[in-house]
Amino acid sequence: MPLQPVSRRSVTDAVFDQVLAGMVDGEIGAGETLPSERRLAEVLGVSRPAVREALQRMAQTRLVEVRQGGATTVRDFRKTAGLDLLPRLLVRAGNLDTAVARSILEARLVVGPGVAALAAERGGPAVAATLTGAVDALAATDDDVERQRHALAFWDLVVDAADSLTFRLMFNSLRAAYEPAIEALASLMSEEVGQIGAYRVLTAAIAEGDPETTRAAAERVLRPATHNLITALEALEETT
Amino acid sequence: MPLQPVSRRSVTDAVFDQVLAGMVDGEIGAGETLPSERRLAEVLGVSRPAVREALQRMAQTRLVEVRQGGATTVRDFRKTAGLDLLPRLLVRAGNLDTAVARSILEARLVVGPGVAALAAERGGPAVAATLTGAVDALAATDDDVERQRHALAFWDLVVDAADSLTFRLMFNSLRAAYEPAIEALASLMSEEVGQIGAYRVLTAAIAEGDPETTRAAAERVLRPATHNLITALEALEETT
DNA sequence: ACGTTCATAGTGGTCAGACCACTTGACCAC
DNA sequence: GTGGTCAAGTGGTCTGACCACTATGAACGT
Repeated sequence: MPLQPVSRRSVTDAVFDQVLAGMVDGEIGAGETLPSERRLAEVLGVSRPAVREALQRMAQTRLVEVRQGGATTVRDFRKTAGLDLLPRLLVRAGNLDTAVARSILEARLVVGPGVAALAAERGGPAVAATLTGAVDALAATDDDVERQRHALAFWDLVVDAADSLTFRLMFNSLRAAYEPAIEALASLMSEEVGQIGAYRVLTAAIAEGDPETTRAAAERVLRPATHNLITALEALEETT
Repeated sequence: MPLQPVSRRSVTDAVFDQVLAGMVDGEIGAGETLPSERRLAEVLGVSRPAVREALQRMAQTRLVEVRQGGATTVRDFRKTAGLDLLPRLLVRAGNLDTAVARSILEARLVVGPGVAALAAERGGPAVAATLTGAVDALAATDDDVERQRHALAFWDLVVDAADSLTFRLMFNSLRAAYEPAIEALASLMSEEVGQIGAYRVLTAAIAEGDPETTRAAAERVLRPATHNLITALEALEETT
């Protein structure tokens, strides 16, 4: 078996996860006030600095609002949290949330063509060359996991070519949610990452510099697997 | 003058901002190692817990990687950071980064129609009613700032109707970057939030449930101001 | 001379206890 | 009512200590 690195969960992480789980599961509804740091430390059996670090991180993610002298209140993470929270919501207690997974696929289908179109507008011949190299690498392997990584590298280059910090950060967030599940998705994504031709068409469209053709080509790359995955997720949902 | 709440910057915040600024300005290139927590605390004249809280937050945002026993290394925020970092990159040292602002507008133009199309697929009559109410509220005021807030509330409802957690979090992140600048953008956004008719057309398209019509209607709402703002930003850039 | 072993110094992780700054709410005087 | 005062509780910060872990290089055996 492939040994995997041991995950050393710090006390702070444990506190963070536990409080977050309470919020996601609805045990700690929005608007409620959290116990004081001292009290939390006492209840959880850890020191106050450990609790503080966890709460600071939650505040950074806009999950809670801390006010000196006052209580720490829980915010509605659906209304305030940012995209960085996505990986934590995709898998809850080890289980994949199918509704969240579906929304990621839908977002990918919207954002992907948009980024590609921008890349077509801005990319030059150098971009076309590196993209071609990425597709070649994709075509050179048979392993589904490896192919997914190469496809990811391909899109990484597309995002670079789009020269948009917003799309870059968006891509990073989505990738952070996607990568942990890359092995589990190997078979489901096999069809998408196997259609080398579609990637070549997309690359050519970007090289040509025509946004609309590019948008259509990107959709042709992404739509089949999107559809398949969503139906697979729905089937998975029914068995649960 | 309108009194505004005093902003109390904590020591931790100051440390966070200072280190982040160093990374963004390139003083601390990616791959380098940060000084130890004790050393940082000494240099910055604060306690170690304060430094720790800041570093923990940076690790959460994937700006640095801390390893027990080893040094804390700086990561390439362009490759690893998520969308939550956007507000911090939009304004640096009080100045608006025009390239980042442009990328936000471009992303909005891609994501907005996509979300609206999803809302059209999923929304029912109830959605149509609330959207109409939001447009009515938008039409009821003349103040540009107020209109922007109502437009934001309108899009908030659209995102709700799309029933997509990914788009919801994406919207939250983009809003977090946009809201602080809402007053500065009042005049530039005036044209967009003033075209009540376009919002009504979009609402009707969503109510009708046709994704393609909706996508086109959403583009008609967003494109004019997007174009204007980008040219305005370019002009601003030249004067600098 | 080379590779291995292993103490050691330095790092992040955690804790306890203390004090300060602030918010809140009750109470009181006007 | 209005405003002032006070005490209790909260988050903010600091100090100093100890533990767990990593990297480093000297000592060792070959």
